[in-house]
Amino acid sequence: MRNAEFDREKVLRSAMTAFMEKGYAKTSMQDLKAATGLHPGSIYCAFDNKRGLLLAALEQYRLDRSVEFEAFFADGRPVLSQLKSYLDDLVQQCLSCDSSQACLLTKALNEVAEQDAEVQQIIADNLARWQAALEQVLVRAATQGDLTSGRDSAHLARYLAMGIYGLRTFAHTHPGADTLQALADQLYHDICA
Amino acid sequence: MRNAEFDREKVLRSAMTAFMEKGYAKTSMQDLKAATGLHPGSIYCAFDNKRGLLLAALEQYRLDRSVEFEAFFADGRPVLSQLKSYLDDLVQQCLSCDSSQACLLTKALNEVAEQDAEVQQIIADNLARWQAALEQVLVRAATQGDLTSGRDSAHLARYLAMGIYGLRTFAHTHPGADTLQALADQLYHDICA
DNA sequence: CACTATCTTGAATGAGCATTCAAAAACTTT
DNA sequence: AAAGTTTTTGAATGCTCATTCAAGATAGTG
Repeated sequence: MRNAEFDREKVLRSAMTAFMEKGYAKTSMQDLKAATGLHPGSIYCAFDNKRGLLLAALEQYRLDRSVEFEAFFADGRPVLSQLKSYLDDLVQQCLSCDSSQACLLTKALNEVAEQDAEVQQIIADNLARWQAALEQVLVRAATQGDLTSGRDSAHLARYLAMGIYGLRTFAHTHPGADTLQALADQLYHDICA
Repeated sequence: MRNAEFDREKVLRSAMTAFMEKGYAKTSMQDLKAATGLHPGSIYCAFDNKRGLLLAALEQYRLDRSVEFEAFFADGRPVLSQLKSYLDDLVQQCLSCDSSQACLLTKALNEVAEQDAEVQQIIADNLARWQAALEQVLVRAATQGDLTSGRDSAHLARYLAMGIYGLRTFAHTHPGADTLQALADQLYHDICA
């Protein structure tokens, strides 16, 4: 009897970072060993293989982002202020130029999903959950009277998600802070007006 | 004295397709040999190495897309009708579920740009050219009186580009045709209104 | 028709990869 | 503290990869 020594969450967050920085295909087991501190054998024991580690990392990413999301929308402020803060924070993330600040879901969606139906399904499900959470936020805004009512919240949530995808991609071309902020502001405006 | 036998454009389009289907890292020289019909030695002779082939493919992609773009906006119709057609065609491309219909620029931007500053610069330049072309279209619409004047065309062009990036990413989660069309329609509306 | 310069061919090369495994280490229970 | 069980370790394995190169093929030239 002996328990595993490593901290699963820490290992998965390190793996997440490694995958985001180099992409899945280019991240070698050596890279993962360096990032996580786990020797190959341990990784295989705990996660089956490299793909298993990706799946586990995707799940951890979903959990982490879910917690982060709740933190943004759980305080008592008006919903639209919360949404504004959420978008402003996104802009700051994009500006950090830190490749580990990218979105693992969209990154993996671009790189591996087309080749791996199961990964694609998992990512699509995770993004759908996120969109559903955005929709709840917009529904709450509508009931609070902050949103022009009568508009389809599900559609608006999808449009918001689309805008955020686009903003992240746009940020990869290294625009100025004001440019990026202006795009986020207009997105906010188009959702609310 | 002997001329090269292969058709450079055909070879580059085949390489483009291969890179878009499997991603750059996962496309092996064997894949490229199968896709282009060129033996490894010929590829190295003509393009130096795999990365050189990617650079050449990116340039060919830019040319092809530029021609396509001009075709959409060169007929005599009102500019906004042309823009609508452009977006509708984009939706159809996204719906085809054909991974070779993706955008090589954004795909490569996601996968290799973070690792390769030169590739990143080339892609950023190409995307900037495209945005400039979109801006010209919007300027033309404004002078024709079809657009609410007084808005910053450069900003609108960036917003349009952002929306298109987002639409392409969104499409990877395989939404229904109506969902995607509704998003494109709203993007069009938010640009024009 | 032969010469020559260039292209094409595809097997060889060495590096790097994901994965395995048997030995060593370490924690828990007795 | 000793036994037993599981984890950790890191070298070994076999494979695939990008790249090279020398031999053979081919087209233009005189």
